[in-house]
Amino acid sequence: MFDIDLKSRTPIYEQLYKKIIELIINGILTEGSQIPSVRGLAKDIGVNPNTVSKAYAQLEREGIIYSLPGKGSFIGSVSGDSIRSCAFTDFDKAVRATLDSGVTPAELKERIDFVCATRKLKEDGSV
Amino acid sequence: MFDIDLKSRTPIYEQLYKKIIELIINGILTEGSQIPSVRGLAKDIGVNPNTVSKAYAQLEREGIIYSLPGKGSFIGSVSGDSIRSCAFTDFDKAVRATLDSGVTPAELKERIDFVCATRKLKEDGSV
DNA sequence: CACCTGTACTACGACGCTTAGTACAGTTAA
DNA sequence: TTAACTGTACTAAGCGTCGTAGTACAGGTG
Repeated sequence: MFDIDLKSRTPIYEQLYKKIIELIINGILTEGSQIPSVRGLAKDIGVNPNTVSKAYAQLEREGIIYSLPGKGSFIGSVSGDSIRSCAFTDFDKAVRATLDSGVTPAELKERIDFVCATRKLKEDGSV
Repeated sequence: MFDIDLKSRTPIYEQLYKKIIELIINGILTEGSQIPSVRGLAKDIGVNPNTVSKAYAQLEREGIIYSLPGKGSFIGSVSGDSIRSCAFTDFDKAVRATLDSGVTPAELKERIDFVCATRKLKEDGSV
């Protein structure tokens, strides 16, 4: 469920942060769902509890989860644009940067289809 | 011409790398154009020559520029998809990541319009 | 010859990510 | 109550990347 790439250049805590959001968007984690404990998840994926804690802290700061000392961490409000805007954060940045490079919005949309077409070749149907 | 943010979290050499590509796409730098010297540009933007050299080295590795020791560095072949694919590198990554989060391609295209609309409010008409 | 060009290399400091270890406070169930 | 869980906070250390500083070498130019 939490497939993290320990050797990636993107920080582990950031991967965890995005993974939780992904699981929420896909409806796997719903409002009120309890997520793994800091220590449990850390042991699971083989990282330090501090790293998991850092991801949870960021998620809580943005209202995506809430943590109760002694009880655990849970999914907060799923409605609204908070989740959505978090999912789009990196996308928005990339769009702005590419527009700065002189690429037109129409080209970006074409490119999305191109990326989709490229992806489908690699997928088996899982997820 | 080379407005670099020295305090950004994105490495300076990476900003320079993207800036050169941007200037090529916008037609400001054309095939055969000589670009600033390593030492000259470094002094210009107030960074170490090594940092500029690192950007140039990466650009040369990808065939975007060619460097002649003793003469200078020049824009290489502008045709083909090499420049284009470099400009789309980050965009493609972001698209894939966002698709992984469960967002649909249609939503991404909508989002592009949204980002464009948001940007226009901040622009004066230059570029 | 002097001065420019790119390239290569070492050494150092700054910063961020991660780990390790410890500690404290609240909850839960035996 | 006790034991085991929960989240949180803190310090210290290792490590890699980025950037700087300095030096050196080789080629081109006037």
